Amino acid sequence: MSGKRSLIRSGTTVDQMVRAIGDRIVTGFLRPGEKLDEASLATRFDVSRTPVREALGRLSAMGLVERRPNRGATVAVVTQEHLASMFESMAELEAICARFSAERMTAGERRALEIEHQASARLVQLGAEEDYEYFNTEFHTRLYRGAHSKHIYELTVMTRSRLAPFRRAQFMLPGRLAKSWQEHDVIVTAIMRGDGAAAGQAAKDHVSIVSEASAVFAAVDPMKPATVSIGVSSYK
Amino acid sequence: MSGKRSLIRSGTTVDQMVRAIGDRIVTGFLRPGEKLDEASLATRFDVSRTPVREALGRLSAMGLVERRPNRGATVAVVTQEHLASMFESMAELEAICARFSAERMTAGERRALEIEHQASARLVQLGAEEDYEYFNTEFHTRLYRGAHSKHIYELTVMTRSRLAPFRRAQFMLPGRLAKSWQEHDVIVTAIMRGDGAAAGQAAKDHVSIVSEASAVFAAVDPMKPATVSIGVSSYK
DNA sequence: CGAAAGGCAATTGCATACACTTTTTGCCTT
DNA sequence: AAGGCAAAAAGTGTATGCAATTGCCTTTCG
Repeated sequence: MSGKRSLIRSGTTVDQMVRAIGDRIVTGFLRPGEKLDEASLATRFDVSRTPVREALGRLSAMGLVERRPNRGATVAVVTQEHLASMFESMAELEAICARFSAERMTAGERRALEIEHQASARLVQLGAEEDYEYFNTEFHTRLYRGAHSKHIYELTVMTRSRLAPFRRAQFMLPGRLAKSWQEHDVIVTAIMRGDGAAAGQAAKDHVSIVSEASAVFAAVDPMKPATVSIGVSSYK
Repeated sequence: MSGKRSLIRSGTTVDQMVRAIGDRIVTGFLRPGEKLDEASLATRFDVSRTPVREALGRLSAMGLVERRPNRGATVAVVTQEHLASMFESMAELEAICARFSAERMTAGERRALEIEHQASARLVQLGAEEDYEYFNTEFHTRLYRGAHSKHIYELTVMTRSRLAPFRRAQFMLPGRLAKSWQEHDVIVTAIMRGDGAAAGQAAKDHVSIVSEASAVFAAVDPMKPATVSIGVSSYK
């Protein structure tokens, strides 16, 4: 089995597998609770079982798959409680990042944040959800970086990636785009005037609002994936 | 190579390797920056390279080792900045846990916390540092659990484990034991009266104090491990 | 007819073999 | 003598084969 490696991007084989499998989980192509057979994945992607195993290990560390000794791997099933816990953590982490950003961002970082934020206003008017999504991610990443704390950055990004599978349902509530921008605006304003407490509170509220909104779409029994997966909008 | 597996505890082989290598890193037997040769480790522990590789992967995910593609693994080198960042994160996380504990702990949890805390007072009088260390860990773990948020618990425990290698230097400052107990007392008191803000602030201060004290023992060039490893006292 | 025990198929875990990348070393050229 | 290039050695990445554990199915006994 030494044929061409299909369709995937560069990097070591394991990296490709992590991306490939991870994408399929994040995009819901692989459903929570679904069994991940090593041999099947190996033939599916035209590699041997070894990189598949290593990829599953990494995905397990990321929290995307669950692994039990001698019992194989399954797509991680997230209970409603755990999901709420992750959103809650996300809110706290974002609050910390925003607070630190307000206190520590350099002049350049503040300027860049403001410029990007203002630029995204146009996208709201246009209703360009796709593009706004990109700016939204950028915006939050700027907050994480602005905290100037590598470890908090790692924790935050990790938590965000764990929440990624539940950000699929992009059928956003009407008017959410504009509301999101306004919430961002509160955060930016607080950061610009160096008000850490206000920035933190605003960021926490920003995430919490989405979290609550998402709670409406309740958890579905993940062992019956035929019906529908958990629907949670991203925190825009 | 099918001889007996030496000295290590139960669990799958990879688990044993993770513990074995991880312990050697945490205890300083393997120094930061030291190269971890797969073949050497394999023969050293009388297993094949496969479980060694998987163990290194897990340790990498834990942040204990660093891995670069095609260039092997080394014991993670933690810069002074990153160390400070981790302590800072730890303070924030502990603050969150304490705040949530104050708001969410059940009556039973509060009682258990108080009882344990009062019991440890005796250890302070005796100057039993070893035993106090154990209670100290227990105490903090209670706070993490009391937050009733699985994800925050995970983040906190993870961060604590990452800081573990730097908690070795147990030459605690004189009087630190009593001071630590008093700081714990402030936290407990706040929690008992359900004052989340006060509990969070007290917990943050508690960690910060140790963090600042530890900053005195500055980082030593980790590439010259002959001298001395980074000395940081644990947050008692 | 139901339940428990034993065997069989399937799948994971570990070992070994092979391929490719990186690094070192030694020779040749300048 | 110094620098660079090339070849070999060392080490990581991947593939494959074998052993062991698990879960299911069958069979047998109560």
